[in-house]
Parts: sequence; structure tokens; C-alpha cells
Amino acid sequence: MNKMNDGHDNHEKIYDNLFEAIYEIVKRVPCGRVSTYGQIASLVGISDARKVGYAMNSLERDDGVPWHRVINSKGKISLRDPFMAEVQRQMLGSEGIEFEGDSVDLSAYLWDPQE
DNA sequence: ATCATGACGTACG
DNA sequence: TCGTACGCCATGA
Repeated sequence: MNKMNDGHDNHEKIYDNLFEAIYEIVKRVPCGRVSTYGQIASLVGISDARKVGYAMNSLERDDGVPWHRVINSKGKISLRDPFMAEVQRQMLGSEGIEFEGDSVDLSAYLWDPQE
């Protein structure tokens, strides 16, 4: 669920938890680019990339978080569910991301946070 | 309150 | 290349 508001946080970027912070970073990844669990983790200041995966897994509905643009450091899709993995692949494909077999060339599509 | 569980990355042998 | 250890969140039973 989403219980991030105690009722008085608005203009300040204060997050009740790590997942909210992760979602804000993922929202910055533009169409046509991909990011990795590790990169997102680094940007929110944590060393555990798994937590980024946990955060993505916890998304129940679309909160404007482009979860499909987050893949692993090997350039592959990490979703365990084959169906959803294919969905993710299709979504990336429709955004212009090309696959070489089952992986994406990160040197060509990795998001640069400075952009 | 404890326990299991789940989309990872890096270091090391 | 492969297996293992570690990092240490959020949620539901």
C-alpha cells in the first residue's frame, strides 16, 4: 500500500522510506534509456541493489514509475515471471531499446543521470 | 515482536 | 565461469 503521507509533506523532498526515494529516482529515467538496480541504488545512497528490486516488485499500480526501464547490470531483464519479463521486453522495445539476444547494450542505452 | 521472502551487484576463491 | 557471502528494506503471516 501507499502510506507515505502523514498528512504534511509536500514541497520538501522528505521520504518516509527508502522505497519512495527509489521511486523518485526511477521516475527520472527517460524513454529510450535504461538504468540498473545498482545505478539506482547508488543514486539514492545505498549499496544494496536488491532493495531497488524489492521496491520495483512492491509497485502495485502505476505511480508514474517507469519500472520497465530498470534492468540488471548484465543488461538483462531480472523479472522471474516469464510473462512479465516478456512484457518488460516489449515495453522497452517500443521505446527504441534494442536487444542483442536477451540483453541490452548498456554502453549504448544506460541512462546518464547528468542529462 | 519474529520470520520468510523478493526485480541485485560486487568481491573473492 | 561458477558458487558463496554480504549488504540490511518493506510487508504480511
